[in-house]
Amino acid sequence: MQKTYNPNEIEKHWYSHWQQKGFFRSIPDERPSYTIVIPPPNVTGVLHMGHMLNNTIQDVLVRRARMQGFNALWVPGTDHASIATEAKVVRMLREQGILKSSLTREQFLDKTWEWKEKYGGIIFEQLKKLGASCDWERTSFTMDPLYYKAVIRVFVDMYRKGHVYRGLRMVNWDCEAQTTVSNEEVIYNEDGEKSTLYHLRYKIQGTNDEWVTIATTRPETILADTAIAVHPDDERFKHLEGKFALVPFINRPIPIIFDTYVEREFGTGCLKVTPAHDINDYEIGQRHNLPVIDIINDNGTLNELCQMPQYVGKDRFEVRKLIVEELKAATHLVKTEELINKVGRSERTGSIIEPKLSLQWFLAMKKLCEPALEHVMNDDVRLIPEKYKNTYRHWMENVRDWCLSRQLWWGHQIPAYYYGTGDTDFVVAETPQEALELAQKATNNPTLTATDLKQDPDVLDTWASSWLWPIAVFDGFENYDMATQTMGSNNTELNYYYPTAVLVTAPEILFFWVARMVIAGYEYMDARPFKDVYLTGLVRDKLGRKMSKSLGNSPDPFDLIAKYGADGVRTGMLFSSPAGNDLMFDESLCEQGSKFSNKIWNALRLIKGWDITNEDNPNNQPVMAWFESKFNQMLANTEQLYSQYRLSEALTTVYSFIWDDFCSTYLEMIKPDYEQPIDRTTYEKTLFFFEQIMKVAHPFMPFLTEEVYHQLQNRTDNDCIMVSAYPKIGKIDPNAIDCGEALRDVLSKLREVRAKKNIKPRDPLPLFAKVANTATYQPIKSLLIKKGFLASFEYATDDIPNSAPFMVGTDTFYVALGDTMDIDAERERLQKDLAYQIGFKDSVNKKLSNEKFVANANAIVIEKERQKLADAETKIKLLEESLANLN
RNA sequence: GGGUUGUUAGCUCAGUUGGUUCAGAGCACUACCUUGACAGGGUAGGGGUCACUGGUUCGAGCCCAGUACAACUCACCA
Repeated sequence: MQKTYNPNEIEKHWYSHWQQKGFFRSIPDERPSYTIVIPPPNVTGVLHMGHMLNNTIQDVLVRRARMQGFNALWVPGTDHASIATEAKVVRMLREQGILKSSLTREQFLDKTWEWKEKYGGIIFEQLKKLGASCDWERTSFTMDPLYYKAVIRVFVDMYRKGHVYRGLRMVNWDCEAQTTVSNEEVIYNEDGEKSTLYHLRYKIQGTNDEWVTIATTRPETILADTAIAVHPDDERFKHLEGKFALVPFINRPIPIIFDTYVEREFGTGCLKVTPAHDINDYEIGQRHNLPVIDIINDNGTLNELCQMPQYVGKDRFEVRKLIVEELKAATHLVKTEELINKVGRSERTGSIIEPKLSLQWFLAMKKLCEPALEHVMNDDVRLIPEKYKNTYRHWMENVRDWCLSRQLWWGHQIPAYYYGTGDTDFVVAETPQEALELAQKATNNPTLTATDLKQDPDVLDTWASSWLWPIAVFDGFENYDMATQTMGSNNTELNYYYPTAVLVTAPEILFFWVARMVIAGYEYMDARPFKDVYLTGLVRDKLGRKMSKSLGNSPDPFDLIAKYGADGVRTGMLFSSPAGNDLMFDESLCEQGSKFSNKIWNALRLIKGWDITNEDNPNNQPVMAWFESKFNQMLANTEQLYSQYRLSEALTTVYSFIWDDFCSTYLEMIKPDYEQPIDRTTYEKTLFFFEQIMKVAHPFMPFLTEEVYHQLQNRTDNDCIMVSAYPKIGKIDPNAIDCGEALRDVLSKLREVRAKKNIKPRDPLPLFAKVANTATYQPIKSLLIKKGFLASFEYATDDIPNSAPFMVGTDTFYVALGDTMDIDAERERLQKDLAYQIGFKDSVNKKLSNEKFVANANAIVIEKERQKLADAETKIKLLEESLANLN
């Protein structure tokens, strides 16, 4: 065997072995199911550190469940990410000299599918490297034919139920890309941008020289003004009530209105209201029934509604310059001031976002949210960590309607078919055929043909497909009947796997995705989509910065795997991953993980090097009994931690159990002398123990543990650790534990004495024990002699002069030193200890003599304090005796 | 600006419903140790006013209030 563990070959071998044996495959059977659906990474992506963490956690959970006897299924898949993918393909085409606008929709989609086939699978290969035990035969994609149908069906269903409507909304318009962009795609420069605030005066209608002065950064939009707003409590403008102002140049009278939105301190305290071109103004307009005048075209130029022909067709920023000059000349410009404000820019093109009113498809959220809020609040769906319940509630209670339209081609084309130009001249249907029938009925025109219908060119928001994920990956909508609103009962897969066990995802998509899946779950299945939602933290770098491509501070996960092995990286990620908190990733954690692999590997080497004898060695009995109880204790601890999703702590528990208890203590104790054989009983028990701890470690380190499992014994191909039974918690014998701990403690104290007294580790020493119960020490006596390198071990009833004493619990031990004893140093040590014990006793005494403490504290606490007092008194007595003996 | 959550050793974090002298773990650090599974190892150590200020309590790292700083999130001043 190699002296160090080399993961790369071993990992490749076992992954393909597992796959070949079909161990990842799940089909419904009589066992209980344990299902996880992967949060679909977007198809454009390569795995980043966030995915690594997320998928490691899922794999740990699913592997453990599989070993525990669940029919475990982890469904992999990707979403089509309409915005990101389309942007990527557009860029690729541009580099080839092809403009999107020169292609038909079909041609563009062909190119995109081509791209998807080529690059969309990369992420799966990466997941395999990580060890992910996904059922690859179930790989799902949000644009698969059945999935596509499901998304369309749900849209139609929601429309027929009255939840989907078409409405005017202010959207973020990218004039360059000629598309709306979502709020998330609007970026603001952190420090703001330099702007000019123009103070402009408008004449009050019907007066000669009375003016009102507003302040604006967008003077070109005055031509779309429909009101001027002031704060209702602002005394300065009380007199303007009921009056009208005249828009410069075009002299449109606009009312002075009163609205608390206006900040009195800002600018002049007067706000021009332009409902068509500002989201807040739009809302004010709604409140005051103002007309909407839209003077800006989709490409950012002004249209004839501005009523100034010289500006029509010119870009809004050019018009800004021109109109400022004209305003100045016409004495409307009172003054200008510099202003730093936040300007929204498109993430994609960098151009300034134009707020724009547009007809969009919306999903009314209020009603749909009710069950989704309730079932999270009452923990039917449990959020972990719980703190997200607050955030969740806040969002659900203030939810806005969901804009479903995206002005893109890549995605699910909205199944609305227009037969006329009127706002209501459309039908919504699952297929063009059905749409035609409906349109014929609606128009009362049976001669209407398919070519008379024009399908809405927009696609649905990507979340409008991924919110169906836990249902749609099982083809859940195939049998959905819209008329009766029932899912159909003959989908065995859906019935078996839904609801899923847990969703593991990042908190930033709690609303975009998680909340919406909960909504869809209750709407269609009348059941939660998952029992638990484990929200992982963000992966940050050492400096606490979020890892991102643009910062370049994210290591390549596959360089890491090549360097430390997948097991090393998995444990490295989890070492520093407190439940739900951010993770400060440091490569050295992976190094720690790979060292751990190596430690286990070398324990294996040790055991494999032993010869076996049939001669019995009863000395090892207490060590094995101790280990067995400790193992069960550890197992109970990890179970507890798993149930709270404290995976980092579960791993740490396993880590220190293997390193400290198994390697440093157990193996050291039972290890035969150099080139000596080991007795068969101990050997076989040790193999069993090793196997057990490998099983517990398997979810964290699947590859190494599989290799060790096969190295420990000859096994058939099908006998793999990943499908073996997870250990069950057995008996914990406190006496066995005490005995083993006593052994460990005495040996440790002996080493300490040797270190302090400068005695070589293997110089034989005589040890005397003055103990309460010799039965504790009798079984471990020979091991103490052997491992403690003792010349002798004897019980004593009195202090031993010229010795170095130490205590284990309330038992005293004396290392006889003879002449080498340093009496002064010893006295000093004892006195120090005595002072500590007296201090301790005093503090306990103080507590116990405090009437209020005795009156208020509960009985168990008081009893504990009494015990402490008694222990301290015993120790003090012993220390005093020892001191007396020194003199 | 609103809401939420943090602040414990040089670093990353525990501290389970206030009760051991409670101030912990891992990493890093210091000293010593190498024919023996592993120097990617072993043994023994040093290291913290629990952000700050008050309060509640017999008792506070833990509960309450305020302050400072940080992060997340929602809305963003024309």
